Amino acid sequence: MLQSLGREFLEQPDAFEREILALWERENHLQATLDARRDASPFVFYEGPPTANGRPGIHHVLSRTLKDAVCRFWTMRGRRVLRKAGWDTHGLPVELEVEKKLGLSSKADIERYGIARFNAACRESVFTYKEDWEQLSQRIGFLLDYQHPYVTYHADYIESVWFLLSRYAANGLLYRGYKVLPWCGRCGTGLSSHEVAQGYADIDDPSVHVTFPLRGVRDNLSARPELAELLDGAELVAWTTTPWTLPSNLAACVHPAFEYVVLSIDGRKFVMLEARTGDVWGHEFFEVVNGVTRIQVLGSVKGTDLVGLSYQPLFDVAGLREIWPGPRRHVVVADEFVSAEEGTGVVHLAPYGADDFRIAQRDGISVRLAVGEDGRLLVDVGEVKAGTFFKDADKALSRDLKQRGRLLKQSQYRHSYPHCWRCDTPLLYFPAPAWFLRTTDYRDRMVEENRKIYWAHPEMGSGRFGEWLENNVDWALSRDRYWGTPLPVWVCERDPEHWDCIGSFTELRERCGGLPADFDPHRPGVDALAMPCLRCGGTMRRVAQVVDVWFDSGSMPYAQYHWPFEHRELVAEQFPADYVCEGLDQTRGWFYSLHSIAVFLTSVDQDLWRSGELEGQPLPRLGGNLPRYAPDDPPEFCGAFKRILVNGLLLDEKGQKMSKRLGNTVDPWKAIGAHGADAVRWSLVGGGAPHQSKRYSGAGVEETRRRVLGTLASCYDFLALYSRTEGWTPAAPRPPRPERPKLDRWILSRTAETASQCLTAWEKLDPSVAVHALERLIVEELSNWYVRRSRRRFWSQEKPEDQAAAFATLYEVLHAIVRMSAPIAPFLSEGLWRRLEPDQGSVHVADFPDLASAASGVHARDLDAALEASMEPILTAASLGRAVRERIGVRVRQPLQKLLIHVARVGAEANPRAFLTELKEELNVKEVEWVVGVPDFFQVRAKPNYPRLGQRAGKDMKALAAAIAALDRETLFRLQAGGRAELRAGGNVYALEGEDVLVETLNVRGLEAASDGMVTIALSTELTPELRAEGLAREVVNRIQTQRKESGLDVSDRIRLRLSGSAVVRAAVAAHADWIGDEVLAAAPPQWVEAAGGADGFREWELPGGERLSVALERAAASR
RNA sequence: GGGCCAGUAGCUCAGUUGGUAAGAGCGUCCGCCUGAUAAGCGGGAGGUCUGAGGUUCAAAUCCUCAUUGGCCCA
Repeated sequence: MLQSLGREFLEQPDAFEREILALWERENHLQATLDARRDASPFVFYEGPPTANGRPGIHHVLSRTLKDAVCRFWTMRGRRVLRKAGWDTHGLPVELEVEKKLGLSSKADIERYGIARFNAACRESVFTYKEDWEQLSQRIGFLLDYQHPYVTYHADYIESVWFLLSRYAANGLLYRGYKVLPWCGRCGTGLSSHEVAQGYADIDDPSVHVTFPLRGVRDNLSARPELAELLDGAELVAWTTTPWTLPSNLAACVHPAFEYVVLSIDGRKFVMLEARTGDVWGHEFFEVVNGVTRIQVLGSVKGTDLVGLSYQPLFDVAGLREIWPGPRRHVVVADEFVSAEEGTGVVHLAPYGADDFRIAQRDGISVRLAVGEDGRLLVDVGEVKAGTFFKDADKALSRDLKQRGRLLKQSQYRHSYPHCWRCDTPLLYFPAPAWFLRTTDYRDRMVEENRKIYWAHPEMGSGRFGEWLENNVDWALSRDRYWGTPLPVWVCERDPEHWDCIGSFTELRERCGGLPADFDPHRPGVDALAMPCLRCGGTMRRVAQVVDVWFDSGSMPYAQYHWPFEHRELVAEQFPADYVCEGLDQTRGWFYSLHSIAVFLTSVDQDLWRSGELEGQPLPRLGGNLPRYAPDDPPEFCGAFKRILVNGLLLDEKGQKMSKRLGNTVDPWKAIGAHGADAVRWSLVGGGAPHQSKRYSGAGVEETRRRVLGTLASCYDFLALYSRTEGWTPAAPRPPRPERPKLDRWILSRTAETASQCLTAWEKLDPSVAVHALERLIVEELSNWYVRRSRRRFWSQEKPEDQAAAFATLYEVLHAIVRMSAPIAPFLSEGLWRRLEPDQGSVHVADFPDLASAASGVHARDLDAALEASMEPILTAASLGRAVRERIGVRVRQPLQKLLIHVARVGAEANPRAFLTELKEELNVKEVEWVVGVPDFFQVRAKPNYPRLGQRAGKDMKALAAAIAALDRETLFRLQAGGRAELRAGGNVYALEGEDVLVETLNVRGLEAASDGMVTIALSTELTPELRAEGLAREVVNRIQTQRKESGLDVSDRIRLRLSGSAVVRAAVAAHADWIGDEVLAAAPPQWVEAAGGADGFREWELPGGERLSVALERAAASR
């Protein structure tokens, strides 16, 4: 006997799920799943650490559900899944939050406040929301080990990060350079893009065209005299909106592929893009006067022709600060970043642009600054004095240029310009000293390894991520901040070229001659540590920077276990990940940092692996084998993750991004409280392909709860109810499946088929496909067809074998469905499983149904394609029959004599007559006639089976289709009966068989008919007196049953029954007395009473056709 | 400016390697069932598959362009 689920699940999902949570708590669920898989092969999952400085939202529920569901699936597949939680604790968002809390507004403020106190506040702040995250994760059933999380600020974690950085240094891939970033001259600090976005304001800026006169053209181009002649004395025209950068001019940049024109105007020669000349010179220059224009095209040159020429600088200033050495300056270089859309096609390069800096480094150009980090001029430039703020220098510099004829045109334009969000000062871009990882060194390797990763959405891997890797630039590693992993680089005060990257605390201790007992690697403590320079004996001090937090999180495969200092074997086992899953926005964040560090470590860092040991201990090699999805998949893999699922954004009901600002966020606690976590999980996973952004709708969640979960619960409760009244238990003998009725074999086949689909879908990381297949099985096939058509079998004891088959089948199907549902709806599945299998522990350590494993309850031999194909037309016919009945106004309770069914095409192996009994009962007809061939009363139309014929006929297809449409009945009939026919079309002759031609029924003469594609049915509508009487008898039963129910009788109570009513009713009752008695569980045949009226316990009913019925019933002495 | 994703019924989404009746749920209108019952089921209406070209015997599906929205990067 099975324990009822009761109403609690449907009415109070929150309370129901909390009981399951309490159960898990008691049983130590996470540990139980690990214990159950103690010796199993691992399935490695990496948890991307959330930043615990904001409350989790409903969108976090989506990715956490996908993480959890896949892990639960693999646990059920028999794998051991460690699920270590993690926290991303460093970084700017944390600092900003704390700055706000403490009322600080600049780096100077922070330093006044004290870095020690500030960082202490950051550490505290990180866990403000930790509890919220933990509780929500637990509440949604995200199974994660929060007892032993990795935390990026822990000293062990930082030491691992240091180790990794030291490996980069050991391989020569850590270097010092400059990074151009948005900068506030007043605050003297760089800003993050997030900060920049907060401070845009409209201002007027100058827009100037200036010239760079070429020099030494004849010497440089002596090999090409014509070109030399053309360019001799020419001036390049460049455009800029930042005249203050002109004194720092480094070079002029052209596009290598562009065509430039050489113009002659008023005795001067200029070089620029022809299309943009109108920006510089007004229409008067182009007017034809006396057959000539003022502006004349002398010829054209390609960008590459100009490269290498030098030109006369705009300003002659000395004493600029060189920050990057190089042999060249004031020459023409080429790069594809030059645009033809604006400017002149010649770009003035200065140190204050990222592209500019990149090109200067590439082409060996000396980078010298005229404006310093305070935003002020470092030297006098003409009349402009040193110390002038950069924005105030524009006008004077322009005036100077104009006087010297180097400025062709000047105008103002208004645009949106970034300002410091703290102090409103206009920002500049500034090259700040920074440390880089030379990731470009192994870019190709990253690209290659990425091709081996299984991306659930392949375009994500090849497109978004792949192209990002192709265009990889060196990783700007350092941040000029406070709360982060300190960059473990110590630089010699005597010679900055002497620097060391420290790779462990032990090394640090040795170099510094000791560490404090309670050593914490964070700033400012670590800043105070100095060490002697091993090369010159000078004092080395740590650089002030901290490390990009993405390096922290990308280090987690190693640092979460304090590798290589501890747990080497564990890391060797738990690397790489079989599976990671995060939101789309992580593509260039975590996905990249994981991949980049892993590829470096496992395939670049040969120094480490060659020795085979570290500090005298053997070093387990990292790396992994790939799951084979295709025979030619490469087996060896050097990345950090083998399979990846990327989920899209969660939008609100209107398709807007959820944000605090818009106030359209959905509180996950409210959603879960109202609908339950299972419903939220199911509806999020089922709501479309994971990588697409999707809209969240509370109504949709509620619908899922009712339609899917409610139906599943209801199917179980149906089983439980009758298992109690009929005394059935899972231990009862079960008829062998091949001997069960066809309907049972059908649902078992559908279950097996669905199990196979789900298994494949989960393995391919396609959860929405699994969910949809499961929904169909639960709602359409199990509940709406199998249970509906089988209900009677559960209480009818006429055929014990049949009843036993029904119980066994429903039980077994639910047994499989509950396990298939477990990854998505862990709570309801657990609740049902404990009732189906009270002694088997959690559903989450049960086996996922797998046709290849006999123990999993579904078998490949359950599959019966013929039976499934046979059912399809029956379901269509049932629907058509109901439509016809509704059209002619004859309710289903009224039996009809005959149903004709014609199916134009059934699968070759299908047995179309297999389910005629079900159809008969569903549509309440006395007989069903299966129509074969093309009888006279069917109006039919023939059409080609395109998929079969199209390939054969090709261009003749149209003609062939016409010929087929014109086929006569006899030929059609012959084809349907297995004969052949030859048709001429387009000059060729085609031999057709039955399968090549489809027959559609248009109408059926003389009967009420309906047709849907290949299936046609027709109902006889004539009502004989016998049929009427039977219909009436069914009405009587219906009223008695209703009355039974309303009297509060139990479904199995026997009753004593007295009836009264009109003569027609009496006749009908008399004719069907035994049947009525059986149906309503009467202890004795109904007793007919004349003229009962409303008295004596009688209740009056009205029947169709105005007939009257009165019913009195009471419980008979004994239940059966 | 570059890259990626998406546009199918009023709404949320399916739609397999192109195969010729475009599907489901919700909503709406109508009806049914009742030994799962304050649950359940069915039927009807509703779509120029964003637009324009192209490839093909055949396009929601493949290609190009445009357009709208989203995300990432500059």
